[in-house]
Amino acid sequence: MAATRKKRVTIKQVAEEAEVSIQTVSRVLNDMPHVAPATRDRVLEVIERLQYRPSALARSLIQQRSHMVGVITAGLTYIGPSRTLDGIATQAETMGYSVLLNELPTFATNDAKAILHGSLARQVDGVIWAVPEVDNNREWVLDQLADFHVPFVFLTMNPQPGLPIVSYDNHAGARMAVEHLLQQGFRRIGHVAGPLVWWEARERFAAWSEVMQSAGIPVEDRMWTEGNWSSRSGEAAARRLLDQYPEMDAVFVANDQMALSMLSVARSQGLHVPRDLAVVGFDGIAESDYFSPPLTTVHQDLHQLGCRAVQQLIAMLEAPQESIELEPATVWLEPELIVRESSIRLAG
Amino acid sequence: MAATRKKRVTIKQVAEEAEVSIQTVSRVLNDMPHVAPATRDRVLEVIERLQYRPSALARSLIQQRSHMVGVITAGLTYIGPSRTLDGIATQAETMGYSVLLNELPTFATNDAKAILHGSLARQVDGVIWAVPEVDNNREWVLDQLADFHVPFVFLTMNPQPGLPIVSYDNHAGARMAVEHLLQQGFRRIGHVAGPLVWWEARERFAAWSEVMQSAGIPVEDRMWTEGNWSSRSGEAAARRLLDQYPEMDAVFVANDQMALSMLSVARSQGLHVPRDLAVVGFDGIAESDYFSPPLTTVHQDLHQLGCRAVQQLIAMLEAPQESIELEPATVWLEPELIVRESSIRLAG
DNA sequence: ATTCTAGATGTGAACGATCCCGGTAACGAT
DNA sequence: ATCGTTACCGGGATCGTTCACATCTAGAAT
Repeated sequence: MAATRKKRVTIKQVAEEAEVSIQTVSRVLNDMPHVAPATRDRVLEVIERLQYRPSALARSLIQQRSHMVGVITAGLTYIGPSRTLDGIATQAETMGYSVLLNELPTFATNDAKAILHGSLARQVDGVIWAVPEVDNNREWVLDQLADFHVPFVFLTMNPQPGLPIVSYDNHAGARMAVEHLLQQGFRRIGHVAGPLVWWEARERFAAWSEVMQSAGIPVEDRMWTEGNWSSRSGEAAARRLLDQYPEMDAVFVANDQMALSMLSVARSQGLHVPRDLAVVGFDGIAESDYFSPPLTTVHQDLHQLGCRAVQQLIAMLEAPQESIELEPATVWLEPELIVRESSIRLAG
Repeated sequence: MAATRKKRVTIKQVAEEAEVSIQTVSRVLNDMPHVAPATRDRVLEVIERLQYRPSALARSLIQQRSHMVGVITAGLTYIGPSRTLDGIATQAETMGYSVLLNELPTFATNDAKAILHGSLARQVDGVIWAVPEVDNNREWVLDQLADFHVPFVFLTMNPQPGLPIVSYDNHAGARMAVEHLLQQGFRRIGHVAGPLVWWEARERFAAWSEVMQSAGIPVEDRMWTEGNWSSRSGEAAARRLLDQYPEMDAVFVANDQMALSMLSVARSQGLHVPRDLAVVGFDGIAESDYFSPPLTTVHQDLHQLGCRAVQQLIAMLEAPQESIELEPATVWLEPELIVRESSIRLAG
């Protein structure tokens, strides 16, 4: 049987049934003092009997506080954004907030005005901007930030004084990866970058380049190429790179999906990983431990990232009005290098 | 600079500024007739100047219609649920609805009463129950369904007359997989099942078993084992199965993550895929084309699943009151077999 | 000149709750 | 007997919007 649309039970009905005023019912609901125990019990009994649930909508309207956070995300088909969202949803739940979800059609959408205003119209108490920084998709938000009268937290972007940002240190992560390869004795280290319109891709690329140069190894264009994060693009990138840089003995790939393709292409060309070619990925997806061979990768706990974003936002929400201007904290998380078989230099 | 918390511009301020009544502003907002062109222009000008945005909250309260759908999901760290959510969010967006997201702490949560009521308190117009059927996690919802006064749509569960369900036909998908292996000439086909408390795992298992039997091959216990969907569990399952059923020449694995481990374990034991062991997975994750060898799999478009769920729900919402009882449609999607190298019988 | 009509606009109630304030009863202190 | 205090309870305004209905004006019809 399809759900029937009965009318909602209101506080008024409860009041009438319990023969008290609306105000008294409200006091019972909110555990306020000045209600006689007998009255309280009677009201509670009626609430239970009528299966009354207060309307969060009406409450939000009068209190000017919705206990909802707006989350703007993009690309939930990818594992990264959804792991982040998982963290956000979980943490919001435990802190007593609901999540109003909005997904941008593409990562690089540079005018999400309508979507954002839709969220704000619903009176969200704050917004988490969980869209990775791509192209100039962040500029217009920052431009208009002053017009929005709720706190914002940004995820995964370049630190910027005065903005509350929660992000992994991609540069440090990539540095760890490349230094690990150097330490293993590899010198001819190539790089498969992510799309360089992404901030994260640029950070990883820059770190590779800088570490190489400071190790005294000049970087040439043929030593790297660009993919778009997907395994498909990774395949093409792998072929290209192996072709243009044949003496390469190790490669730092900007994410695990493309690293998977690197493994597969290397094998198909008769190269043994890690003997002939060491491979390091980035992200630490769950499957990477089961690639052949198991993939060394730079792990970032995106669930944690989401949690921290929510904590940060709610801290801002619940801070007293004056202290809100006090330097918004930037949370900078450190990724972790997970060394597996794919990058171990074999003896001899 | 952190966002300042200015007061919201209300319709009243617009009315005063434009020297008309609140009602007239409302008429302009909703494109209703009986407003003189000159007045309309004046009001629009003020709206623009004051950057006024109507409060969806107040609107929802009076109209008893929030244009929000509640989505209950679980396990967003997994790619399946998040692909589904991606479809839901996208489709809801294009149909003019917002998504209120709630994630259950675990798949098998069998009392999400608080979470569900939290969603209902916010006056969602309908609910999409996007939690896979595990254990008896659905019973209590169905029990209390009559008490909820909004339409529901269920995802991924056993068809049940009278309930609006949108689901892939897991049984048919698994049948295609096993029949494909038989067709290739394999007869000693093993199975790595998902956790059998999951409906989807049971369907896939049942189909394997039935197809085998109707091909005249008796099914023994040693011919299958159970994993928990993860690559990690898949590794153990693969070892177990290869051990207890050594003459196995093909295996149908209940998802791609575990199939990945099967490939990796087979290789480590010196087995060549597909010559010594053919492997078929399930789900069609993007990476499966880049496993070594590329994995034959049963693809289900979970994005599409989410889209259909939203369409179904909104159709129910916007249907005239009488026709709502008219047999809720069950949408039954067919998965697709994608044949790749891992299951091709080699000549000789 | 009067009535009718239709378009343009305004008024008050409603949605479901909370908040501010004021009123009553009971009690001890003076 | 009067006063002041405190616990208990209710009335009315309010949040921002829409809805049903009333009012007013101008021009056409009688």
